[in-house]
Amino acid sequence: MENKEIARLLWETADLMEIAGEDSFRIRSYRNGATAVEGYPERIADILRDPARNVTEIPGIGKGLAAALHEIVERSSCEKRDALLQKFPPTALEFLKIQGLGPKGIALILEHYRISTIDEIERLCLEQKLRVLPRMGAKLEEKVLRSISQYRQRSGRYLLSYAETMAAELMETLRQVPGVTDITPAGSLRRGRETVGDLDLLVTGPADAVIERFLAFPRVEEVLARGENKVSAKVGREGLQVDVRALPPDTFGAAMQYFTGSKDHNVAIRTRAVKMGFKLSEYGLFRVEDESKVAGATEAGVYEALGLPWIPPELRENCGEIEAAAEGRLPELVELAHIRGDLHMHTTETDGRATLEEMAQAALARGYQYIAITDHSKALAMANGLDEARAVAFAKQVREINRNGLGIRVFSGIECDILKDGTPDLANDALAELDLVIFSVHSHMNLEAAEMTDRLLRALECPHLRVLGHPTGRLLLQRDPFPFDFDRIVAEAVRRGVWLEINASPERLDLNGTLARSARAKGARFTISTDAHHPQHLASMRYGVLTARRGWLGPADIMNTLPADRFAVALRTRP
DNA sequence: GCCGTTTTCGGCCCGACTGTTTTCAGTCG
Repeated sequence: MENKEIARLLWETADLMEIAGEDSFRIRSYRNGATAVEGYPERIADILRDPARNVTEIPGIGKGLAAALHEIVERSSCEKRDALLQKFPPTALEFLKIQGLGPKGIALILEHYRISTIDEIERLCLEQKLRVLPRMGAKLEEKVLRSISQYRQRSGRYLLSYAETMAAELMETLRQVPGVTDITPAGSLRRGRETVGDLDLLVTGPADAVIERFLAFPRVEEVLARGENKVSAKVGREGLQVDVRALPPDTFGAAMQYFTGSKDHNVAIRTRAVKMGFKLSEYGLFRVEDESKVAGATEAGVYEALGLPWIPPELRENCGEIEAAAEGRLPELVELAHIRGDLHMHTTETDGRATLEEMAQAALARGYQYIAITDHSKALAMANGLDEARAVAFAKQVREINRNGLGIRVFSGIECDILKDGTPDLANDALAELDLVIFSVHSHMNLEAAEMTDRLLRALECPHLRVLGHPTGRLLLQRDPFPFDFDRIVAEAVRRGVWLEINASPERLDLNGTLARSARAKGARFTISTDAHHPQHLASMRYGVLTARRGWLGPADIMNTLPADRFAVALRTRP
């Protein structure tokens, strides 16, 4: 069992304990344990098996959790979790995802009504049966109804990072089948969309063996369809639908083109093919007059035969990419290799999991020339945010580190909260001491658009502000972006030389591609940063790069593609 | 349940908001 899965079971147990109203500190220990397990560099299962080792050597794991870990690895559950699942339906965990209902509310509802589905909670709201319970009223019923409808809208989609990890696992398995030569994900995953509905895997090789191997994959939960060349199944606990297609090599390119989409892009490409006297399908590009095959083995070949250069998948949304390709003005897109530094990360000084030195080492290992350490400010009390004195003292530590020559340049910074009225959480003289100041909204996200716009405009007035962090505040599949006048904020940011962040955290990807493209058209510049709270999170950079590519951004648009010395100059330069 | 110790108990993060109350519990971040 992998650490991630173990951590998930601990999280679940903690959630159930919360519904059961258990001691909050005990619950926190479970959560701390889960985080420790998730981020641990070795496999917990291996440590447990090794008589010379003891899992209590992991900070956050004591005797109690060590016993739970043994049970979890042996039988995928532990006593505590079993007991709680006797008390509550497993769907209770699902209820926690409805905003407005917390553990206490759920416990109360379960105490009074025998229900087990979200549909039933919806019915209780519609029948006005929540308001009879203590501390519940009409407003809450309304809120829960709204949350349920939002919840339904997003269910059935998965984070890009989740789908990508699953794809990697499956590809690894399928690659072992003798005779398999090519294998690639298609669909929205290949286009780098922020969320993915289902996963398409294309394989060249012996169909029977490929399908057999796929179905033998331990995480296949339910087979939906099985044909000669194609198989469809729900995979993993979350039920992600995976379609695996086995293809002959001479159609691989056409199939990649077809299954990568998007649908709109394909319709436009096919229309172009028809006008040129061709017919394009997943089997190849054919001349209409004699049905002879013109292309199909490679994707580039298909595009070329249509008079186009190969179009990067991230652009295939029929948003001008075909015209641009035809006119030879496809943009040069930013690549992961262009990124020279990461400008947003946290450390143990606030809510990060690793020290300044450890983050710097991890960044160095990724080949970066520089990073900025940007811990939270004091308004984020739950994260132990920095006040002015601590922020300045921490900046001093950063300067020390640079003197010691880690081999990577570390800029001192802050992720300073934008308060409700638009003033920064920290005073100007403290901000002036720091190399890089990010401003972010973390609270009061339900303001009206006009008020939010004023708030952001006010924040932009601060002369020390350099980067607007995760500008729309969205959390994918969880929270919509807060409303504001985007164009106005971009115009003001451009005027003041404030860069816009593309937050690469897979839960955020904020700005998204569409907004980034529109901001670029207005002259905006960007940073791509991971908002890492753990060294492993630095790897999320690729999701940020994908998002930037979907926004048609090139290396010149991204400030952290600059070499360290030029970046340092840019930091000090204002328009 | 973990941790650290002035070491076997006591502390562990907390402020703001909301809707429900009529003084505050629950939720969120």
